[in-house]
Amino acid sequence: MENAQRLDAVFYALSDRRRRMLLAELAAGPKSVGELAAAVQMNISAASKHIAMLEAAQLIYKTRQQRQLYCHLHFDVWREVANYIGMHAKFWSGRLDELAAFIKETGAN
Amino acid sequence: MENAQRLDAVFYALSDRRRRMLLAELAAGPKSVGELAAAVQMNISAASKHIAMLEAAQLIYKTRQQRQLYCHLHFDVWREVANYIGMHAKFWSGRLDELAAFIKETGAN
DNA sequence: TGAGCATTTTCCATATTAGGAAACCATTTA
DNA sequence: TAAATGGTTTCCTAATATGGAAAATGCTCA
Repeated sequence: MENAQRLDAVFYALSDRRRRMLLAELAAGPKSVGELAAAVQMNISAASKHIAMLEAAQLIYKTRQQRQLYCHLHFDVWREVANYIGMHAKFWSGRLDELAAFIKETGAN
Repeated sequence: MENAQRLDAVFYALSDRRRRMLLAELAAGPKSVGELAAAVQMNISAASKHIAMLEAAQLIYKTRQQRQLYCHLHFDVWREVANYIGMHAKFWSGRLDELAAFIKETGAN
């Protein structure tokens, strides 16, 4: 996939609150599709589709454990997003150190 | 607007390549709606709608100069996005400093 | 091999989005 | 005030996204 299209997919995937909730669940550790569906109170079919979208955007990946498919955050893609955000932060006059510090600090808690 | 909805709007706005191109144009400085439309080769009606979407997401704001409406990046919203990204970077095991450095470095070029 | 669980895919109905053209509105200038 | 410029909104059409139910698939175990 071309870079611009990847970014389209990533941002589009992030534009839905429930998909962000799925990611938040995964931030605590891998979960199966069924567990995720239950966690965000979606029927399994809908959840599966949202999860497929996150997977297509390469925000997550799946591994099989017996009958269940476990979803994991695919951290590398955040770099791409951070890159985009960073490029704009470049023009964020005089706030660059502040931004880096902010992210560091947010990550530290 | 509720925070989650703002984030929906921001990410949705960022999910279109041409809208990102509009933002990139604005990164170089304010431009009128007409100038932006020309820069990204869109008809003015379509451009106006995309620009309205960026404005609704508070990624940009407009000021009037005579007959023209100038669009400006609204930098503050990047903080919100950075916050979201940062929250996830938190789980980006062992790569936190790397991320901060990366953003700093990207911004520095 | 058959039964059953976990998930995906298909199908269908509904809803939302995007683009172009034309009408419309606001501001400036003759 | 009329005309022109810069943008926005409306209207219509085509395309796409979403949800639920049911059928289909993949894997595991008896």
